[in-house]
Amino acid sequence: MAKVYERIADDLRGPIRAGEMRPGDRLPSEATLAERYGRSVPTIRQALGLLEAEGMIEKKHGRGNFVRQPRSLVHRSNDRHQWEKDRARQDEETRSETGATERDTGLHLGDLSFHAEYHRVPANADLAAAFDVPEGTELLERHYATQYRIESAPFNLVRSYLVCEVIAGNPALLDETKEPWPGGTQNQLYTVGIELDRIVEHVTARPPTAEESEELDLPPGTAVLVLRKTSYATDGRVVEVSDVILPGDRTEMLFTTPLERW
Amino acid sequence: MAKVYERIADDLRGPIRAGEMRPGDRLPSEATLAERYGRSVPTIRQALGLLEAEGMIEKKHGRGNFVRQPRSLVHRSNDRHQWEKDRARQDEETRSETGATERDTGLHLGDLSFHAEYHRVPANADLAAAFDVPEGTELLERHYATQYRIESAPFNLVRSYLVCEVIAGNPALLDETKEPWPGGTQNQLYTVGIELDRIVEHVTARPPTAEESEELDLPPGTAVLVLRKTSYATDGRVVEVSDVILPGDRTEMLFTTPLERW
DNA sequence: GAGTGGTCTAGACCACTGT
DNA sequence: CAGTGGTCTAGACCACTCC
Repeated sequence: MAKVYERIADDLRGPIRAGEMRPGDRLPSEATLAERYGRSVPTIRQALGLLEAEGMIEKKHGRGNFVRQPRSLVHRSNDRHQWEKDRARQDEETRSETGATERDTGLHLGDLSFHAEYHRVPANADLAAAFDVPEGTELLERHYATQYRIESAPFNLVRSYLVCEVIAGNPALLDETKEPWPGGTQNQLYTVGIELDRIVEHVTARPPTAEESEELDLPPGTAVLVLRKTSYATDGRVVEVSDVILPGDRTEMLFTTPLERW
Repeated sequence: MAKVYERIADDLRGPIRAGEMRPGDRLPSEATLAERYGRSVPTIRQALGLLEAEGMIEKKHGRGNFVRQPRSLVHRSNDRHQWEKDRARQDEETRSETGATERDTGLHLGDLSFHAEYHRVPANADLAAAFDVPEGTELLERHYATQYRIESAPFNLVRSYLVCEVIAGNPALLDETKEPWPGGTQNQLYTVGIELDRIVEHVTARPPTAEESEELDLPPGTAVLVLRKTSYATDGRVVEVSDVILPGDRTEMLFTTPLERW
């Protein structure tokens, strides 16, 4: 025999799945449901908790429980890398027009707000392995958050790492007041004579930590995509490592793999 | 003032984050914690529920609450596509040796168990758009689940679609008893004269539905990666669409983007 | 059988939303 | 102010695990 709260959750899922309840519709109040099912309010709340964890409903304090609205999506495609490389050697005016993020989102620089913080940090074991340098090597950590100006929360959190010694040839790269840098990281690397050969992206998913949930303002029942981007120079060195946290409910990633012809 | 259960959750997170409690360690019993914090058991359970949703602890009925063990990872890399293409025209003996999944996991066919079901279904709006065919066009739906023989749950769920008319030239392709087909889908397509030009993979993350959670035996506090793979033939047609559900806590996807040289 | 977590109840009181 | 969900309590009883 199924547990009571699971049976109730199934019962509530039905009309939503079937489209009889549409996004934005309010469910009956918890007290009403308790009476209808002849159960206590906490039991009803347990059932609703399941639906919330599945991202199916949204609880609004003092207002009611609502069928969840799908959120506006942000796309991220891997052809952004070649596109950014093509622009890396162009003049500043061209580079300023628009960056890779603006290209992905279809918006202009003015619609986005951008916050960056630079720190010099010693490489921990993980990053030392990623760069293949000794632990403790001095790295430049750049922490970005990007958001739509009209929205209250950013749609990504980025920690990007560069080896200080590698970029020492251009002191401007160490200066956070120069952000956002037109042309992005590939142009920054170009100024110190580095050309990228390939980019490897490593993707997993997990529930957000309490901090991520707060910073990205994630509703309960949302997963995050965790992306580590590793950039390889033409001489085989790893020259940049970025860790990106993306909200799973509003991010679509697109990876195209071209195949050689027979 | 922070809510009581959040304060308790923070307090419990500390020693785990700091590594003072190691994976597998048991937390004090709920009754003990209730007494220690001077709170009721349900309040303690609410705090523990947060940690469980974050994937930080695992609750074991009748035994206790334990710091979660990281699970064994399954890798999936996009160079599998070129590798599979290279093998698609080789003889059956070579193709039989190992498939793309075995290559990803580093295991042999004998370690894996595989279940496939074939159905003919009419294209719904979503699939019709993906294939660029009229709604209702007859498709072959193939439903796979792959798992380690020694484990109780599969590590992926796949629904793959082909247009029946396109593969009609080789009736064996419609026969589910022929699975697993040595050489995979790219070889199957080769038998009806189709060569792939590129593969586009579309990735999002979300919490599992109740069904997925059951089929993949996901612990609470696990997200799923949702991957749609679209295969384009050299003539530009979409010839296969696959929807793959992967457990976020044990899947690492790797995408390499080669860049053109300056 | 002792100890653990899981389910469920009944109700008090607080906090937020809208009129 | 009425109605809603959010937090917390105190305790009964069940189900599972291990000795």
